Amino acid sequence: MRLGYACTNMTLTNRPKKLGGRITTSRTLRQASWQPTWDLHRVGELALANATDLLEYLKWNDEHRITLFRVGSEIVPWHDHFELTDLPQYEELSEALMKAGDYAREHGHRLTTHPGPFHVLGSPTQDVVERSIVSLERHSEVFDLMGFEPSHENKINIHIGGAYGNHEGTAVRWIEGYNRLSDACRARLVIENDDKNSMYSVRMLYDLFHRVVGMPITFDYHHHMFHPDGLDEYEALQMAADTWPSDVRQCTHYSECRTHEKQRDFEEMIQKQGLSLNEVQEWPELAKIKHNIDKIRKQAHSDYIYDEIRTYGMDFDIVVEAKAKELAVLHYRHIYPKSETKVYNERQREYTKTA
DNA sequence: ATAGGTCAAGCGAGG
DNA sequence: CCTCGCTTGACCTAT
Repeated sequence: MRLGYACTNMTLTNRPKKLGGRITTSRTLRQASWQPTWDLHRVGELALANATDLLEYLKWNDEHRITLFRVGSEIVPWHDHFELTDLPQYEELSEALMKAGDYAREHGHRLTTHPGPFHVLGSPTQDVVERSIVSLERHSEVFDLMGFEPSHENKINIHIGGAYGNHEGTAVRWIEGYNRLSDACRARLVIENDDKNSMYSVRMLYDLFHRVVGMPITFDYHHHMFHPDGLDEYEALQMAADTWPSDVRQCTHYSECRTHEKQRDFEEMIQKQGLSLNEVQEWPELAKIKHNIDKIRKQAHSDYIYDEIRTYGMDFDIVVEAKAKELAVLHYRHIYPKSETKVYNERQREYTKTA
């Protein structure tokens, strides 16, 4: 298996000033401080700084043997409100993105992206669909500027995101929107199972989308628990595996419940104080902490991951979605030193050879 | 310098 | 009707 993480590197983002300061690909601005003047120069500055730091991220990743990374959507902030070529720094931005892309190719890194839950191609609100299309095209253009050929290798991963009580009808509408995307964007688009019983399971994605237009499916372990739809984990993983083209590694998402993590931490904490769980009610402060933990949604991600990822002997890519980001990957390697297999090491050598 | 509140986009669950 | 949670910290204002 190959492990990656999403969007933010805690180590670099929080780097103290005396060690060189913050490195981040997520600089942005608040609407109120920008929109009244529509200062594209300011936006371009931020985008250029983000793109420049992306290369620093990739170097850090490479030093830590992490070759799978999700690029955050905000690398070009507000990108759906203008054309990339409108930015005064367009040339410099292109160069910085291409440098990052070149580095990724030379070192065998896979870069992906995951536009947010506001990209809803099946929405009944026409304006939502229009804005979704523009934004998806921007994501695709950024990968173009990095020099990537359109492929699911560099996937643009979205959810269907709303079923409106009618899975089939919404799927038809969604596909109409999908068909309006550019060839390049469609060649990158991948769909992921939702984290709600009322939305789309892996099986539904397969039947209503993959069968019809053939895009691959990202299997998300955590989301699958909320809508198994009659498939156990292995069956769903397999069904998703079938949707990936033979020359592109399957990509999956892995996360664990924040609730469980915090409950374990809490129990450990009170045990250290010599208390038992049923005594907690007698201490108002402890009871309040416990109450807040119980309120955490089951969909929320933990800081770290603790279980060994169940790959069933298969070899594929896994984006770890954990709040501690790259630290969660390093921690996972620490507790399961043999989890990343020989298969992956062989692939690493292939990458090195072709580079 | 830092703490705390706030922030673009859609949807559905839960209180 | 409000808050949370999701791809996310970063921005902004007040101290």
